[in-house]
Amino acid sequence: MPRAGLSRAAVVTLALEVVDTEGFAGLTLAAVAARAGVAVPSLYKHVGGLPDLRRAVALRCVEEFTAQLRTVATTERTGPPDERAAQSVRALARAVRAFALAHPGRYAAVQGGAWAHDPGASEIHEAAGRSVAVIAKALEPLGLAPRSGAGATAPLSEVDAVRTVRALVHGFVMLELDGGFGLPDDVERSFERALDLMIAGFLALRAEG
Amino acid sequence: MPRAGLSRAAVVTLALEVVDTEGFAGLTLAAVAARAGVAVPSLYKHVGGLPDLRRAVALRCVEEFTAQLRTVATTERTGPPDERAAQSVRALARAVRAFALAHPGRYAAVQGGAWAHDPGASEIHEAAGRSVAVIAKALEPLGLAPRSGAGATAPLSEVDAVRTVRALVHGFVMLELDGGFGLPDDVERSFERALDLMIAGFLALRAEG
DNA sequence: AGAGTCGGCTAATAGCATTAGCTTCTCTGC
DNA sequence: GCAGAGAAGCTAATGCTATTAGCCGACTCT
Repeated sequence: MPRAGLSRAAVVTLALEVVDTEGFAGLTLAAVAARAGVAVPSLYKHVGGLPDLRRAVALRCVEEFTAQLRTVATTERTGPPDERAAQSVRALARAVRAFALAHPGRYAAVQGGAWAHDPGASEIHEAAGRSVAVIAKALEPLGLAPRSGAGATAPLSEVDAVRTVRALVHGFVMLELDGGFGLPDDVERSFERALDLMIAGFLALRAEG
Repeated sequence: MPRAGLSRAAVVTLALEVVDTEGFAGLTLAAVAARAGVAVPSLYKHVGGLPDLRRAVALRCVEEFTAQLRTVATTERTGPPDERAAQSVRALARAVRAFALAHPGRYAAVQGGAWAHDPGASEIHEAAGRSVAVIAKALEPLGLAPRSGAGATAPLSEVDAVRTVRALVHGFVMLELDGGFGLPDDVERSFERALDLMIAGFLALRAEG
């Protein structure tokens, strides 16, 4: 009975391969065990079960995702603050979309659906918070109020802006991945126009605030 | 052996109840059978199996969703065209979010993930197309070009605008439902600011195009 | 009333996760 | 160099899911 030489890290790595081919929802212990050349129950020596494995995979994906964003965000920008913010947010948005299109399964793992309401996922929450912080940092040159006061007519705050960026990019990517864009019109170009629109909106709303 | 008096429509209705409590991913024949007071295999007399049931549920949800949008969209607007478009798109966006928050499972069913790449779902595709058409109609007063020519710098087209609206609203709602907004800041208000921003962006991009 | 269809049932199969308990490999300490 | 311990594999068994096959009672129509 030769040993397969598994470990928690190795199992998670194999699980990532499954996620890449079958999607995050298609992650199954049976598929991982098959790749490892091992019987399914053997995996329980390394992970606590399917929920635990899903959490571990999500954590790795969030960290990888954040690392990608950070790489893009640390590029030095020149020019006036508004221009720097526009360049940064555009670069970040492109990085998010590129990640999602390259690794749809991992992108799905990054999204909270699976773990947001999971009490044992505080580590993932913290890691996800770091990725949001990267976006917030990119928007800093716009000089928005960090957060806004009460009232329905309060001006755009940084929290609002970060949420808008995340929503637009995430929504676009999800619709694209889910085949939600029926028309053959160039999706690439639509994405750039959406970013144009968002950036113009930032400047317009800040001006009138 | 008394009869339960089921039918395809009745089964789908029970399935919708399951979707409302367990989510679209939690839809299971076992749960539907339990609600119907019937053994699981009996359901096969009325639906073709779980994939078929999922399609039927999705179709109903898409139609219900579209009906909601239409109700909102047919309200008569007054004022200049830009103002009418702004009011319409804002009302539609609010309707989408309200639907999603009221029936998260049904909203998930509306999204293409489950059926977009399913060959037997052409009926759903057509129904979904009708909901997109409602949004396109609302944006009409803006007077955008129906679609745009080639080239990375082409101006904003109606196709781009519809995609932007869908992406922003869908992304916002998904993040909200998935618990993606960690901060306690008022989500309601952020949504309104995002709509402000989008509408301002439409006007800005059309002006310069 | 009788025939046929329809709508329920039980039984059986197969894929999944999980637990229990056994065996064997490997490494460490003497 | 060997003994023991613990780690890492295994098989077997349970329970949940969907699905198919085949049975049988009940409604309907003539």
